[in-house]
Parts: sequence; C-alpha cells; structure tokens
Amino acid sequence: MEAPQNTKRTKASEPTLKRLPRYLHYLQKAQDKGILTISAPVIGKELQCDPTQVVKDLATTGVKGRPRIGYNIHELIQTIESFLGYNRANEAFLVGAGNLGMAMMSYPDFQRFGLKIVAAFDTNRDKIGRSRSGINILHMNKFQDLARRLQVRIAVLTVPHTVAQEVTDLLVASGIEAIWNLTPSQLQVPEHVIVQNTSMYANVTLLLKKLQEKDESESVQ
Amino acid sequence: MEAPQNTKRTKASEPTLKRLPRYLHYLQKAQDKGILTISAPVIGKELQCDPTQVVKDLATTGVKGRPRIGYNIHELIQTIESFLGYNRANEAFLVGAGNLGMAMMSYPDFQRFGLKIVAAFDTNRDKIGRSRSGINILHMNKFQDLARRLQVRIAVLTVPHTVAQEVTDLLVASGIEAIWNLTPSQLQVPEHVIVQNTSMYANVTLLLKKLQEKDESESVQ
DNA sequence: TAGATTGTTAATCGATTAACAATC
DNA sequence: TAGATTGTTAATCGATTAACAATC
Repeated sequence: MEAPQNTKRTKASEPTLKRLPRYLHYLQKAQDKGILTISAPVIGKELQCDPTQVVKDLATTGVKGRPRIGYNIHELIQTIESFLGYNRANEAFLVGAGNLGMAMMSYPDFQRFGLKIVAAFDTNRDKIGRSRSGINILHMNKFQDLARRLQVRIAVLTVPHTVAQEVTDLLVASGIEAIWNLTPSQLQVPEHVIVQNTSMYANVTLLLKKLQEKDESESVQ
Repeated sequence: MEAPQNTKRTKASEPTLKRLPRYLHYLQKAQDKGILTISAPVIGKELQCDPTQVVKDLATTGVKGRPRIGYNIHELIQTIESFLGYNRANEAFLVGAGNLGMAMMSYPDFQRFGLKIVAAFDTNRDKIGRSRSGINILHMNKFQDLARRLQVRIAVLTVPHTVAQEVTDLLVASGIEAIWNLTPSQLQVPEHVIVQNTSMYANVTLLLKKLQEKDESESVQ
C-alpha cells in the first residue's frame, strides 16, 4: 500500500557497480574532513568523471539529493553501503593457500566490503594447521562437510590453474553458489552458480595493449 | 604501394581484448591435442560464447579464415600472440614487495604474456637484498636512477594504498609511462601516463552484488 | 528572484547480435 | 552441387552523454 522505504529495484549496471566503491572511498575521506553536504559536480571534479554520470549512478542507489544543495554526505554513504551490501558479513572460504591465497588472506578490509573469509583450505601438509591473519588453513578434505554445516555460499579460488576445474567441481558439489575466480582458467559451472573472474593475464594484456596502441599512434603522427 | 602485410589498424575494444587471451588459452590446448584447423562455432561452443562474436574478435587481429573450413590453428595462435604483443618482452619494475607484491613476483608465466618483471622495490630493510623467483628486491631510493638507465616504462604497483599516490608521483617523475595499479586507490596521473586498475574491492563488490541480486529475484518469484 | 544542481527524458555512441552475401 | 563457415553490413541493445524541466 505505502511506498516502500528503501526498495528501489533499479538494478545497477556493471560499470556503475565498479564506480560506486570509488565514490564511497572519496566520500568517506570527505566526511572525515567534516563535510556535511556534497554535490555531484564536486565528486566528479575530484574523481575526474562526468558529473551527470555521478548523478545517475547515485540515483540507482535510491538516495535523494536536493537541487542547488546536493546530498547529505552521511545519508549518501549509508545508502551506498547498504545498496552494495557492505553492512552484511558474507562468509567465504578461501581455497588454495599459495602466494596469492596468502596475500588475499592478509588483504586488509575485505570485511568492510561485505566479505569475511572464515577459513582457508589447501592440500599441502606443510600449510595445514597454520594460520594467516587469524584465518586457519585446513585440509581440503574438510571443505565439503564444513561448507554445508556452516552454510558457506562463497568461495575465493586461488589454486593453481591446473587444478582449477576439478576444485571448482568440488565447490559446486558442496553447495557453493558464488566463486571469485582468481585463476586464469575459464571455469565450467552450472547455470545457478555465479562466477566473478579476476584474471591477472587479462589485466596485464590490457595494460600492454594500451601502451602499444599509444606507441603506434605516436609513431604515426 | 603494396598492401601492408600485418598492419590491420583495427584497434580492438576492451571487451575484445579481454576475450582474446581466453581464446588463445583454449587454442593452445587444442593445438597440443594435434588439431590443425578450427572454426569459430567450435571455439564458441567450448567457451560458451557467441560464434559470431568469436568471428568478429578474430577478425580484429587481422587473421584470415576460410569459409567452411575455419582457421589454421597455428597461424591463428601466432596472429593473436603477435596482435596482443606476447612475443615482446616489456620490462617492468614492481613496487611494494608485500604479500600481494610477492605473489605477483611468483605469479607464473607473466613473461608469456609479454611482461617481464626485472626488479622489485620496497623500503622495508628486512626485504631489501632478498629475492623472490629470481627477482631482486632493491631499496626504493634506487628506483628513479635504474628506471631511467634501463629505460623501464612499466611499473606494477602493489604498495599499501596509504602511500599509493606519493609513490605514483615518484614513478611518473622517473619516466614511467604505464602503471598496473593493484591498489584500491584512484591514482592521479598526467594525461600521457596509462593506468590499468585491478581493484580487488571492485571485484568483490561485483561478486557480492550479483549474489544479492540473485537472492532478491528468487525471493520475488 | 537568480542561479546552481537534481532528476528525468532524449540523443549519441559503442558493442553485441542478427542477417545475408561470398566462398571454400 | 550442397552446405557450412567466413566476413561484412544492418539491427538491436545498453551505457554514456546531452538537454531541459523541476526545485531548492
């Protein structure tokens, strides 16, 4: 009957979702300085992006601003955090306690972004029983049982790419619903499982190609 | 006068550049199995993407296929590798030998993707003088001199985000032209400097948001 | 009131997808 | 020849950018 309070069902596009954390980071710094109100043009100037895009991005979170004045910075931060789900604590298991896995365990502040790594798994006997940043490393053969009992839905995958698919099959069989794939492998998963790929190789390719294109355009001129 | 051999100046879009390494990875596996010829529909089926998009992506590299038959797999691999610049060895300095930095030094095969990390830098006395995966860790105060003398143009940035900007200023002052930014910071750089951002926080946000949206759509039904 | 900023609607831009002709 | 696949051109889709009305 009534207008729902915070139930804007505008689903954000991927580019928007990537920009929102950047805004948030800047807004938190601004709030620390004691600023109470902020406008889209100011955000855009600081972050070097289009002010009308900032307005659009903010609108998808459902926050309301006031013409001429801007947004209440506290309300804005709250709304973005809530929209992005940062105030929940999604529990996750990390699989593969190698170099990258260890780095991810020590990575600061994931919890502030809604992700809590509650345990790590490996098959290397030397690593099992140790811990890193308060996260215990357990044997992989405990994964399935623990995932089910603790109802963990998210896995961070940092195993060697040679075993990425077989490990993935186990994750899926254990009821994992979302996989953050930090291996270069293209994972095969059932339709209901979400995969977020972060490929170092794709990123390095992009960087080098941009540099190459810059060189070419300069040599042409 | 003559038609240039390999000088298709089609500059690829970012999505295309992200897909090409995936194709390449699959093609190399297929070649190892002894396959000599491959068609876009086969690649699309295996990688679960649209075959016409595969055709378009491959066309941007300048490779020629034959109707009904497909592409010569050897020629295809060569062309993609050449197009992406994998046969060059772009030398890079890594800055920040912390957890993530160490992981990147140990990351396998960057060289196969055209990136060669030739030295690492840090300010922590305990780390300086040590090495990892054959890469020596030097004091940051040697960066500028070495970057200039070796004409290194690329930096991999894995420092704590609190010092990301000040380190970036030094990189730029040392003549670095391209920065692979693995910190969550939004770097301020002059226009001629290329930045490739790989933000763990943006990626984790995307994953959790996708999961959240899936939950919402299911609870609605 | 005047002017700046939000918020919405329209126009542009670019990438994906579809259609179809060329060709092996 | 018949049929599958490339390669190109057109249509669709979605995101960005621009335009403008509403409003503080």
